[in-house]
Amino acid sequence: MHLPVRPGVGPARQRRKETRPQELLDAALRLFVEKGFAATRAEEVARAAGVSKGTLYLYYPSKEELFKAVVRCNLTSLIAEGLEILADYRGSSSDLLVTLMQTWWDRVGETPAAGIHKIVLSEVRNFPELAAFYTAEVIEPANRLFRGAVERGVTQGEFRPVALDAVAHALMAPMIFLALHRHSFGACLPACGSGGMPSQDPRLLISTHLDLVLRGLQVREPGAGAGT
Amino acid sequence: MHLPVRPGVGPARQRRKETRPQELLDAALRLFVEKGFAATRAEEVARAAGVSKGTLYLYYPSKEELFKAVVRCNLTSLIAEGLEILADYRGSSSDLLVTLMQTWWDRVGETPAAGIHKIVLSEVRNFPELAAFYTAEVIEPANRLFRGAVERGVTQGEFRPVALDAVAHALMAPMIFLALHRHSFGACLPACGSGGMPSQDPRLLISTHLDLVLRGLQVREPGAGAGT
Amino acid sequence: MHLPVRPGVGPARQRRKETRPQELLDAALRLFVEKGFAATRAEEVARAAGVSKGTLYLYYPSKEELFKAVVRCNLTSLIAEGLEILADYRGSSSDLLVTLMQTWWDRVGETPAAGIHKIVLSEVRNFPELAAFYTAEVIEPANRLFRGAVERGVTQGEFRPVALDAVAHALMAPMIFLALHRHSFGACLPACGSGGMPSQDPRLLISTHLDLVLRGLQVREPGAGAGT
Amino acid sequence: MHLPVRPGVGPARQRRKETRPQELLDAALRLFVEKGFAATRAEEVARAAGVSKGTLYLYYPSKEELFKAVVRCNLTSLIAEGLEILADYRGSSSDLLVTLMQTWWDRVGETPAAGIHKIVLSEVRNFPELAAFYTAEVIEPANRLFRGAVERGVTQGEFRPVALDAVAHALMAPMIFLALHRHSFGACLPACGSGGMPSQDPRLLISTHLDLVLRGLQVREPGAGAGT
DNA sequence: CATGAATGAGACTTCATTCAT
DNA sequence: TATGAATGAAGTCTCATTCAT
Repeated sequence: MHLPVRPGVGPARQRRKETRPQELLDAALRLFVEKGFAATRAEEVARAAGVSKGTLYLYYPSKEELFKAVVRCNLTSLIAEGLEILADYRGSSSDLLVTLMQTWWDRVGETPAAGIHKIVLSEVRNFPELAAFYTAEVIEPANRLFRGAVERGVTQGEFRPVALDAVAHALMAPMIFLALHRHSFGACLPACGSGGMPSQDPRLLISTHLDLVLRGLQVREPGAGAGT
Repeated sequence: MHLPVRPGVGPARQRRKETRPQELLDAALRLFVEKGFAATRAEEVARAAGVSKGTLYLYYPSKEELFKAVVRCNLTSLIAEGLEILADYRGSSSDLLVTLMQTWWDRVGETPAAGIHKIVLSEVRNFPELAAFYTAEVIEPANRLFRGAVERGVTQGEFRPVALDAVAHALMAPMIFLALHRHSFGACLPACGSGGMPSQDPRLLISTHLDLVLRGLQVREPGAGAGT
Repeated sequence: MHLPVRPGVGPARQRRKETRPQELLDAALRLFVEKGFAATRAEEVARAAGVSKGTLYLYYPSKEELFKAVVRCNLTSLIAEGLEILADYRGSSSDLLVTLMQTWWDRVGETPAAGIHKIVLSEVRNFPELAAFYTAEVIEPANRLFRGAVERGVTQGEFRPVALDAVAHALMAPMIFLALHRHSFGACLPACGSGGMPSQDPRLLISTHLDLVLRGLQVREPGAGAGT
Repeated sequence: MHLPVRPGVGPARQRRKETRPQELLDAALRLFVEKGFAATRAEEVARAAGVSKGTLYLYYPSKEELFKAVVRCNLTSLIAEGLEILADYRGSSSDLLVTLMQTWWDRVGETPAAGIHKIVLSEVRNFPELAAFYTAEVIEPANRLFRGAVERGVTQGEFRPVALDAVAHALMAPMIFLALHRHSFGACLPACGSGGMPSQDPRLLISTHLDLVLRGLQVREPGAGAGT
């Protein structure tokens, strides 16, 4: 629908069909986390990946598809990994939970991928199809994973019987919440690493959280109760 | 943000004039929470408040300023909630925490106020001046509140000695996280009220979470140990 | 989806909500005929009507809708007029055909509206819904009109019995064809007014055409035949 | 446009090289007729001809040049048609006209060649250099041909004295118009083969048209008059 | 004060054209 | 020669903001 007059010539032109998609995805993740989906311009992503606007559209047909690709690429593999850990684990369920949490933090919490949850949280209402996709691909599997680990502990008599979903939520929430804040407030007030608490060490936060919850899950000796 | 009501000025239309700013802020809050800052059009806000586009700009010089006013305005009520909750409590510290959590959920989590946390989280990086502001006025006080309650329990010998900040974080995170999700996924997938876990009751989630954490905080009888 | 930095101020701003649509339609008709639908930029139309790009979209939601409005505005009224002439006519059917043809030429052929057929002819295949729309709104009614006039002559014994559709086509085609060429070749080679024939008078063309066809339609006296 | 076939050069792939230009032109003609010049993408043409985008530009330096080559190339065949038809005819002038019309319809109207008339009509104003060219090479010769046939009839006393140009126009217009419509509406509304009139047989249209015009051209016996 | 027509910067997306391989 | 990845000018459309009424 347009009749260009004289297209540009352009300087260095490299061909890297193999690596381009990942480079674009990395740039997109970083910018989407930093500025949000809507406030990130397609051209910014392209420039950040070292290509021109047109090249971006060569690989992803729209900004929205690019976003979905970012989600898919960064989170799908992690789910499988976690489920493998769960299936193969031989130690105590307490140790399993520690391992799972630690792994999540190392592989997601400390990487830009942790910012994805912030973007999704911010944008789902404008992309209803994304809600179903992300729930099915990320939230539900993650939930199954943690629920499964807690259930294992209950079955083996290591943990009290508890509401599995609620415990899984209580386990994951502080960690995801921490990641959320590191990518919002944390990025503005450098001295403030956690959810508003200045200069906190995420490791301390996580280990304290785990210590707390694992104690709360322990089976008590008969006669030693602590009511709410 | 406070416009004293001059009594006896005129009829309905006149009275409207004095409530305009608040009506605009209410409409803006609702829409910003629902669609995000960028996806909300200035005209939509005006229409939702029952005025024309031009009128909006009579009260707020730009969409950005409107956004900041929304945050600032709802911030004061958020702070007020905190101060009210911080009543002089006399019971056990466990009961204090239960009360604080329950009150926060009823007064903030269930109300549109929780929505402003979502927008701030989504947009701070685009409005850095809000970060310090919001951290100092909302996040820190809330944190102090919960930290104080935990500290009270520790001091009185009711709780184990723990890392106060970390425990405060672990206490609040699942609840705020739940509130956050009710404004994102919760609005897309009706059957899914909690953080991705289908059909969960927030009350069950909160009580389970509290039960877990309070057990974890209890001082153990000698001889009953469960190491991490 | 965009965050403008500093919108322009703009010079003279006139408000003419009443006359704008027609001004835009006139400009659009002229440019579409001149350059074709695809090659005409929305902004060109706006500028030609003396308004900015945005104003065009205030009145017509898309370039395609603008085009359809052009068709509707310029041709719908003409159909009704023709049918009125047909219904009220009291003279001979030969005279009726002369009147209809003359009227069409004066009201369409000599005006920019004659160019519409050229645009539609060029663009229908890219706008399938336009085909149905234009056929139903313009082609079919026009056909009914001429077919009706011929049928009248046959019924009244003035014309021979003939294939009505085919005769209607033979009647209209040379005139529309002439209009087509005046807006294509005719606009490039000024000395060439008709379908490639230099310096022809459209009136002569039309009167010759009519003379020819009307003679061909006459009932012959018995015994005076002219075989093909 | 003529690439002599060097015999014994090589196998299939080699032979292809020599037919490339024609294959590209054929693909371009089809697509330009179908979608118009602007709406046809260079890559589409290349793919339709079985080559890559880059190869197209090896043969034609721009889309505009490709377009002009399409017109020029198909023009020569169009001219050839005319010359062939202009055979030395010996029968009556009525029969000559019937033969000319029938032949044109079979050799041009029914073939893709008619499509180039549609594109030229649609695009001349954007490519003015084609106007003189096409008029001189196609329109004028065709006009001369028909004018000559009519003149022959008049000279031989078979036809009334008439305005030759106008009659030639009236003769050709309905047929070309019909061909034009088959490439626009005809391709959208399958049931509608003619100029908007549903389900018409082109042969009936043409024979009715000829019958009408030939009767109109006949010399009348004295005493049998029918004024306009 | 209020309105809403008007503006134009700028967002997303397309595609003619180039050129390293 | 042939390819197709890469480019960037330009097109359509949106919407924050202005200002005459």
